[in-house]
Amino acid sequence: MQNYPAQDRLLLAVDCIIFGFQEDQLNLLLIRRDFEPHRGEWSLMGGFLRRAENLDAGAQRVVKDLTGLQDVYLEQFHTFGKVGRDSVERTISVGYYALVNQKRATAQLSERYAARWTPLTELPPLIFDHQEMVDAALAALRYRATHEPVGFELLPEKFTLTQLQRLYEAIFDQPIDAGNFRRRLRKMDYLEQTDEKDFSESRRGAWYYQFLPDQYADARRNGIPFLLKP
Amino acid sequence: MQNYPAQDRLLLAVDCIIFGFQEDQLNLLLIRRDFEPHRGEWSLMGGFLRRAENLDAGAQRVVKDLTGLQDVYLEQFHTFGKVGRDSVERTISVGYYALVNQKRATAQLSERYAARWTPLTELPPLIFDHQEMVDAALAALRYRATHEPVGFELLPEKFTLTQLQRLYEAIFDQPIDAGNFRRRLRKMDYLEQTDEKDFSESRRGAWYYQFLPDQYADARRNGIPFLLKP
DNA sequence: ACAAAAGTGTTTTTCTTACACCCATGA
DNA sequence: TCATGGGTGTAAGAAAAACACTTTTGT
Repeated sequence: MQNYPAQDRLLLAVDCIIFGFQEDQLNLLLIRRDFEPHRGEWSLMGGFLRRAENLDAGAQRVVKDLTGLQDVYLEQFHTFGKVGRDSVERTISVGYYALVNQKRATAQLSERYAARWTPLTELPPLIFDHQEMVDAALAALRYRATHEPVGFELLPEKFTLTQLQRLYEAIFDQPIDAGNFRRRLRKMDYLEQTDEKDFSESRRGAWYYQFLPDQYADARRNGIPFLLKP
Repeated sequence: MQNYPAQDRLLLAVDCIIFGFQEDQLNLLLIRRDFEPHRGEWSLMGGFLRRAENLDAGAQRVVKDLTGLQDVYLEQFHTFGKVGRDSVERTISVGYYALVNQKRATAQLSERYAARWTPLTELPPLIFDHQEMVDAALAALRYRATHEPVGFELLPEKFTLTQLQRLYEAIFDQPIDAGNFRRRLRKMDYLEQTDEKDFSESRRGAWYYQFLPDQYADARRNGIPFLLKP
């Protein structure tokens, strides 16, 4: 360990991979850069960390600036620091992924950034190492989604089990057996069936469910683990 | 996204949680600070990132300065950036954990830092948020150790299956059934029995095994996953 | 009545777990 | 011969996977 150096201070950015879900697809919120270099190209939303700001707070600020949403689900997943990754100046980026309700985010979307939701499967070329960041974020999300019930962050308050299944199929990019999926969910008593049905997808209608965070906290304490393993 | 700010440059440190294994115990390599503040207190080994240095390279340098070892197993696990975490100046720390051969590391240990191996179960109070970093590193190691064969990094080239079992018991802090453990290992054809035995622990002797990285790379490509789930 | 989504049940197979048991050998 | 660590085998049960089947209802 050495003493505190006089120079060697660096730029520290917080970049956010913002996930949404709509029409059975996982989407990313990208922005078009309106400044040089790479003006007009696609990029992740980010910002520089302020002197008196915690990392998590910086990430929340970045998401809020773009979507207007506060206190969204955020997870730090990796820090990127290769020497040449930013062509302008040495920058270290702390990567966060956010899970947001796409509908609500779209409603309040800031017009300053020319942002657009893009299906994960049809991403345009991204600047710097942002594609690498997206890949790492997706891997982290997949891990997290098998161990913690985070998927609900991407859905409305009330959702059908089929919607939930489609979401997990999108996250893992593979089909899931409906019977087995539902049997697993049936055991989770922090998933509560409401008394409403969704008739938009079928004549018969599908029950709306909701996630009960408090119940989940209990289940977690009692060692009953969430596990959805496709 | 904003333009590159003139100020707001920050100190960026790389801190390493260095794990070793000896006498059936997981140990951490700690150093005694020889400068203010907190002179004489225990801390993790760290250093400031240099302008022209990749993050991973910085972590390797930190480990090498202390242990003399090059190219050790290193994994970035989390970045710590709370505003008040360093009492001297705002510092962001990228946390890495290292898995080293404790014997070899001890042999070349630098005398500049007054370093000491300490059992994970008997850690002294650490400066700043270093205890929090240790906790997070251990959690990350546990995850990694169930999904990837990283444990071998903590053992000599050749090891017995009982040694390996003791290591995993130490990592997860719980007993493991020998029969079941060995049956799992038997399936991994990247674990090769040598023609030597260890007679130090028993009269009968235990076969030495070695890990074959190339074979593992193959197995990995073919989708045969490592999985040791205590 | 039939199409189509919603939802349930059942069978097969695979993996865990717990534990009993044999082996080799120096003292 | 017996204590000890090394190592194998197996039966019971739990969980995952595959898939057939029923329900509901607008058209």
